[in-house]
Amino acid sequence: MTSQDLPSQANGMPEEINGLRMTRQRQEIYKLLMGERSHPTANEVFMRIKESLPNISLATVYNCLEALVQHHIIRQVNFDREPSRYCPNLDEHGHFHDEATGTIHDVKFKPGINLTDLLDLPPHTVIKDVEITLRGQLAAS
Amino acid sequence: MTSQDLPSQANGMPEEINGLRMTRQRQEIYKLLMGERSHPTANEVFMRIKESLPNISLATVYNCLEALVQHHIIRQVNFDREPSRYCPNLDEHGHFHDEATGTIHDVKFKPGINLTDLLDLPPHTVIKDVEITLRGQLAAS
DNA sequence: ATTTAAATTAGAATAGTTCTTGATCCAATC
DNA sequence: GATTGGATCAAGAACTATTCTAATTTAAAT
Repeated sequence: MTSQDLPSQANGMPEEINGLRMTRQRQEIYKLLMGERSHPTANEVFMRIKESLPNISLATVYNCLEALVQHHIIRQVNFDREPSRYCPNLDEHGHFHDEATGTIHDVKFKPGINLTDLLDLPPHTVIKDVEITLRGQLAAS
Repeated sequence: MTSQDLPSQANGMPEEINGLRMTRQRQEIYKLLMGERSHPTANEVFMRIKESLPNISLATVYNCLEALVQHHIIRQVNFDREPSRYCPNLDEHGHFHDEATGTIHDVKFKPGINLTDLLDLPPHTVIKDVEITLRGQLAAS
């Protein structure tokens, strides 16, 4: 028996997540995002994923990321007009972009805070998605 | 005396706002934004501004919008990867995108709410800008 | 094994925005 | 009033992130 003959999911990864078939490419991209939580762009994912999948194409990276986003397995994060970034943290949270270093930090709400309670929304509003982004600097202490 | 001879600022518009010289193009774009608060895109501004400035170019619309944003006269609003929109409301507020109609509504905080107090920010963080966007629908009452 | 649908690839196409270059305008000086 | 210099503007080319297209490959189901 060669590695070719192994059942495709002998690695412990489930066949599907949220109804999305976890192909090799989707698995590897998801694993990469879970591993290093640096909020990479599609292109950064593309460059890093080549180590495990040398023949992958950028289009596939985009396809996989979109599929993962649409099945609520990861989140897409946008800062102004910069390239989209991808985040495996599904808890409700915002993103702080440190302009000094370019790094992005997840920002949680303090316990018990529900954003939509604090907003003066029009009546009968059904909110499907919220995005909170902050820009600034981590000052020297 | 023809209209050509009028001092350029005979219309009551100040010469400068926040250190930005208010040229004819910048004035007209700013007035347009103040007039109809529909959060237009650069291209929408371009199409509408032609009524008052038939020879303006799209590049100038972009230049003017960028200048106004950088001098904190208007705000740039981004929804995911859609074209940027522009908003003359400088008060701290978020934006609700009604997916049913495509319209965008300003959303204020309830009185006394300060967002950054509610977030678990890293220490020594200086926030320069916050963006809150909500996607959803205005349900039929 | 064959069939069928889904996924992948490579490259072309697209869209919003930015850049480049030359012309124009405006304010300050001569 | 003419001149100069820097800012602004116009037109179109260029750029970049992303999406689309068409052909190939893969995997699942028969």
